[in-house]
Amino acid sequence: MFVGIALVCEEQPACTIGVLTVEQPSSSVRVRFAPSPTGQVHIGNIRTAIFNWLFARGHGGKFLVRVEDTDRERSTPEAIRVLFEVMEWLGLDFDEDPVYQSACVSRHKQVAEDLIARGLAYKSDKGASGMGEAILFRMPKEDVRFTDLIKGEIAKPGDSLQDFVIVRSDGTPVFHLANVVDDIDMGITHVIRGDDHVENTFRHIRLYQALGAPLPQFGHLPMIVNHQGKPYSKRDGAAFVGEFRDTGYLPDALFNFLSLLGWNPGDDREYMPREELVAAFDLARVQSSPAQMDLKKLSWMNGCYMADLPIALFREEAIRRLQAEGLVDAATDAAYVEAVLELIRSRVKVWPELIELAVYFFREDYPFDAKAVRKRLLKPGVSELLDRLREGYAGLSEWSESALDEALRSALGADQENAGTLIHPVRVAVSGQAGGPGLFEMLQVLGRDRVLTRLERGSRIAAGTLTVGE
RNA sequence: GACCCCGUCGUCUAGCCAGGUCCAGGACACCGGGUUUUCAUCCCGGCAACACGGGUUCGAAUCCCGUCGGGGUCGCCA
Repeated sequence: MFVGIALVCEEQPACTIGVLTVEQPSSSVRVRFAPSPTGQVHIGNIRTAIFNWLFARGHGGKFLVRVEDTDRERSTPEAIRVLFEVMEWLGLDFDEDPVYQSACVSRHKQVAEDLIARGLAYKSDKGASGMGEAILFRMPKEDVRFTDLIKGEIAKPGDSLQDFVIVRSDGTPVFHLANVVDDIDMGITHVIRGDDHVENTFRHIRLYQALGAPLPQFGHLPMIVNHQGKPYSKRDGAAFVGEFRDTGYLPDALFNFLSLLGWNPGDDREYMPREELVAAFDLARVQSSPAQMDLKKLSWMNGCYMADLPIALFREEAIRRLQAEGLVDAATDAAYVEAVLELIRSRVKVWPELIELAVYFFREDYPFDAKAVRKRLLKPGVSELLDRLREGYAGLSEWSESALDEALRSALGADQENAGTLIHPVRVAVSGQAGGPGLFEMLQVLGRDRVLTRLERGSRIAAGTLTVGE
């Protein structure tokens, strides 16, 4: 028996001819992300986009976008804008002009008419509400089987397959027809989509065959589900990409986290920069069972990216946020802001925390944590201790960490052992909080004027002559 | 109901295809300890799973069958 040998060239390197470098198409892979714009982009949808993107980039193929905007009600210009906005935010760049499905409607109808002409589809008004006839595809009654890139062999008995509508009685094409025709027209080689489409695939395969088009490879991604195993929805928490962005998550962190939902590199790596993900991504390692979102882990990962954020980027975004909050403006001393950011940088896990961590550096009416006040300030003797410390600090010749440290210990007098009895009240007095940066570096940055004022106020709070809200 | 898919720590998962090196490894979370004046970080330690039942085999998380459980789909959503 003779066996044909196919030479499959997955990656063709660029050929160098003299000084001329010729870019060769290194791969024929063409995948697409085909969302229907609804004004929000669901986390599961964007995860599908990410996997497609990773697959395309890893194979030197093309990542395309097709906007399935045939639902005129929901597909507003605004919804489409949001779609591209979140894609850009996540760095999901695409290779060719987006295709708008609404522009292909006449083509879809033409294809349906051709199918009727060839006896592969027919008109029927069964079940219609008197609006006219729909066009149904005549589903062959033989078994359908295909090898899913992720789930392996999948088959469905022919007798469980039924004819289905491809053009509604109002003349508009149905998803199945539009989707398949557009994929053919766009030359899609790998259809990578959600698990909720496996049933559709049996029908789509028949459509491809009826249209005489080569079958693409199919891969079905496991769903992202909630605690009950049901598809993750907005009722389960943040479900839209925009929410994560607005909450202050870093795009790279969300990207990394979502990549790991249903896929893993096969080793212990989890924190993986984009290039590493591209290099490691492999559809064969995608799970076939659904995955649950773990927001705690997302937060952890965000913290990793936050810690590795280049200092310049951190500064830029932090200042933008402080300004938006009215804590900083053009008149604020830049060196002071810089010093503050230096202190709190390692403590910011998610952007919104920045404000809470920084507020007392920039205004006197910062909030006081009631529990901390009760525990640290409202104790006998604290008021006097703070007064004594204030006197010491007022006369300090050098406002440095070491000098502040020394002065605090001498204010303690004989009670050197329990520096905490003064350190904690001071912290609450100057920051209103129970935790934060190291005390002395914090005092040093705050500066003498602020510290003295706040110690005085703290003393009054401790003495009960001043009450603070919150 | 029929059909399709899925089932390893609380969660994401490694291991399964090519059975032994797995009394099941990593991460997040949680608990305890250390570092820190505090919080966070960091370091160390701990808890915790092969859905169940048969079978094949000297040996099964890994192969086969069944059961149970979950999800999806079932002519005008995408």
